[in-house]
Amino acid sequence: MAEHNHNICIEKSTLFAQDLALSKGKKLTPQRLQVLRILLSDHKAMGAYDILDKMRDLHIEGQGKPQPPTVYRALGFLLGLGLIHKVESQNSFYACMVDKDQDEHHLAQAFICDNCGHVEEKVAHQGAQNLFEKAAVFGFKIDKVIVECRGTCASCQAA
Amino acid sequence: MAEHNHNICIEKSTLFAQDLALSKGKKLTPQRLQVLRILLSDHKAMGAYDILDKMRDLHIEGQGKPQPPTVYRALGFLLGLGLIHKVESQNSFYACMVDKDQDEHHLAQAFICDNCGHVEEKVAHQGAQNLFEKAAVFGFKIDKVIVECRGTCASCQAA
DNA sequence: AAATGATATGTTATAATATAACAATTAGGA
DNA sequence: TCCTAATTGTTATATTATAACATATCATTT
Repeated sequence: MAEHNHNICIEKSTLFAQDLALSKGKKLTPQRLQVLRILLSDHKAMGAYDILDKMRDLHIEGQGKPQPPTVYRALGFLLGLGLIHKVESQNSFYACMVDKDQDEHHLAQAFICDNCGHVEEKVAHQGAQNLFEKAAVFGFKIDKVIVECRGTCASCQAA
Repeated sequence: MAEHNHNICIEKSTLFAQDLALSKGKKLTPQRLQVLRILLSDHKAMGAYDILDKMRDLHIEGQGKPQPPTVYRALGFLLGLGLIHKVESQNSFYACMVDKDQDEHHLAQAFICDNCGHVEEKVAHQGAQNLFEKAAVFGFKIDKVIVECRGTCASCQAA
């Protein structure tokens, strides 16, 4: 990820999220945006309660601290728009990082580093094709595909 | 699944499990076997607490009923031997159903019916190859791959 | 502006999934 | 037999997620 300007990445994703929400008649409210930006702040997968802790750190005095339903609602909203994904094998979440202008309904493949939590997201092309063909053989109708690779990223191997 | 004799399937899997455990110097104790057979009784994914309920139904009077660690220990043991797999996207477990004489360290692809819970397990061939090649491009070392297809099985579509 | 309805948020409680910690027991080898 | 390692029993608790209901916000119509 040498040529990755993360500030640009965050701003671009935020703008995209605003547009996408608007185009579906939904609102990217401050709380939802806050959760998105927490996830965007780093390309790492985070648990719901870690996100909740960050929201509590950032919260404004004089009002009650956010509770679990708050974060799960925001996560649900963002998942619904495809702005974030869940790592099913570790109950964590990360901001989607494929170029959504290109692949709106992509089949995500997540490569999760078990050492540092970094997630690299790629898009399935013929890998997905194989699965759909295989399913068709026994009449299975696929609604959703989950592909997760757990392992060690290049920089953690080097370290 | 027309030509599937399930009694033979269960006996064959049980014998295989005994041999596999022995060959690794482990013991397939009665409790572990019980959990395996509960999962083998049907090609469906079951939650840990559903399995626990079945163990409790079957338990012998005069001794305390099994507790969560009991079932999680047995599941851990069976997962370690590859005799069962976990459906990460729904926290459930199913008995491995590939021919293990052929593919001991297979990469499983699970097709889970969201209507009836039936799991069809297939083995990845070139699909997996693609993932490993893709990972190699950015220096990612894969330890474990999770592929889960959620959808509707043929018989639930017909019904 | 007031009334309405839909969406979003706050709050409390609890459900569902999983493991830590330690005690007791059992199974085999020295 | 004695010793050790593996297994099981038991209690408590951690972690992940949602139900249920009250309240608030916002846009639209009257």
